[in-house]
Amino acid sequence: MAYLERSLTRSPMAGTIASRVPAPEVTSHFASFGAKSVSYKPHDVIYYQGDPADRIFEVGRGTVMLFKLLPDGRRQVVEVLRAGDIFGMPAGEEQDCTAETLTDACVHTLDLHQIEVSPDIQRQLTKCLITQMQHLHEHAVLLGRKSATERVASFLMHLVPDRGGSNCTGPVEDGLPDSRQVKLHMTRQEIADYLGLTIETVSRVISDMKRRGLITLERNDEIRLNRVCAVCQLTGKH
Amino acid sequence: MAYLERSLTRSPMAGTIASRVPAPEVTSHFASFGAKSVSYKPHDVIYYQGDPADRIFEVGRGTVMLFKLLPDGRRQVVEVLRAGDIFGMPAGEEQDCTAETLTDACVHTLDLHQIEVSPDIQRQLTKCLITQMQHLHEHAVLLGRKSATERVASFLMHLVPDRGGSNCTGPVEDGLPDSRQVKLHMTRQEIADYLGLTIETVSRVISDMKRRGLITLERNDEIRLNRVCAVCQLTGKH
DNA sequence: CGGTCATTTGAAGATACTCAACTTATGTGG
DNA sequence: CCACATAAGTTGAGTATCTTCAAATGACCG
Repeated sequence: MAYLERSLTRSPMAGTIASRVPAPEVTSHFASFGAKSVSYKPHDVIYYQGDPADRIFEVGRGTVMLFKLLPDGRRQVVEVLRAGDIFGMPAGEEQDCTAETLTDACVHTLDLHQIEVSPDIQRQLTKCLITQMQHLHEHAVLLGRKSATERVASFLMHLVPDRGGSNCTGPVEDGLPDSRQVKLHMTRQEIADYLGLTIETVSRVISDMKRRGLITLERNDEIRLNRVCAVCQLTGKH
Repeated sequence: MAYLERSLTRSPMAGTIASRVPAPEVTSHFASFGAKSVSYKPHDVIYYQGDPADRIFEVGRGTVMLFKLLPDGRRQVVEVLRAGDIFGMPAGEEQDCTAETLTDACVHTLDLHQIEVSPDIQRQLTKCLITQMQHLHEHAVLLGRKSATERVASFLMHLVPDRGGSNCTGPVEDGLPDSRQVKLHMTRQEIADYLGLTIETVSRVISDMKRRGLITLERNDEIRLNRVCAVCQLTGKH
């Protein structure tokens, strides 16, 4: 795993300023509190692990990932965040993760002391944190106890919002088609680093699912789940 | 891994009532807000995954673990909590984990609406959540990217509070002894389920560290790290 | 002291990883 | 628009690490 280059490229915010463009208006928990907005292109770094942590961020539009690096270059993507998710809250003085966009994205930021004084924001913040915490719990099960196939199946099911969870609507009806297209927004390497696997293993599992007719690759990062329920059965949750 | 028995023993709170004893006074974030306190013996269940979630908990004394079960019995311990840590906050209506004590413990509980109305508690809560979130990030790296030896070494180092982190005091001085005893408070099975390994692998890694003179087993759940720094070198963080 | 449970150890096997080659997409400039 | 260059993804062969299954040893408690 040769991520050494990455962990050495550490000039904070380098390359991101150029790509900032005027922020479009988007809905947000923060919007009403006078948050500043910044837009990013795919694979821009929002901040680096170790950067001073003095404000909090909210995803307004797009997808953002948080990851940590070990000194030898091993990487673990710890969260994949979407609109409404909050990140960058510091426990100490420094960021514990690097935040990088996966897609075009718009991010709102609020000053730390603005949060301290507003019970409203506190409440929002608490709610978001608890939800994210439960995702981290779920992800710990995935990383600690699931097989490669179960991990990839779980990943795919996360991209089908109304299926697989406690609020699963189930297949429309027996016999009816139960197909769904999802956009990954991540390279195989990013998926591997998220699922605690290697790029080759992710590729092999996907190929295998393809061979079994469970999925169809429409593009490299667009997959059709031909039978959502069949994929769901592979997640280990059933 | 035969945890099936566990996932089937699901009568909420069963066996815990008998073990409740009058709560001793302990320091707490919650104490001043009129929290109720309950004492538990080791391996009492505080609540089960799926129980209604209508209040929040704080560890007053002792150690508590949160874990999730897969339907086939695989278990993942997602958090190990100590005095001051908060848990049981619901995102939905149900608990996402089972909470079980590892030691004698005292737990404070607050009603959900007491939290809503108090900005003070909100602030405390937010701070705790952020800290725990960072632990979960760290643990995701462990589960996703570390070898068995690195996992066990990391686990041991977590039990030496002033060493291994960013606030590491370093070895006292070269040549001086750098030894430290830690109490695990967990069985090999619990450690394995926390680290995403099997009980046999945990045992083998510990035996190997013993053979290399890095640690000494004083009791089954009390280990002496003969050279703290040497163990720290094995964590993967260096 | 005997019984139970936890832990350790061994041998064999499975899963995922590593390394290497190959194929397919994406993008650039003539 | 095509040829080429680069990056991303796939596939294969061999291997390492961790797991599984089984048996033995050791700790703890009445």
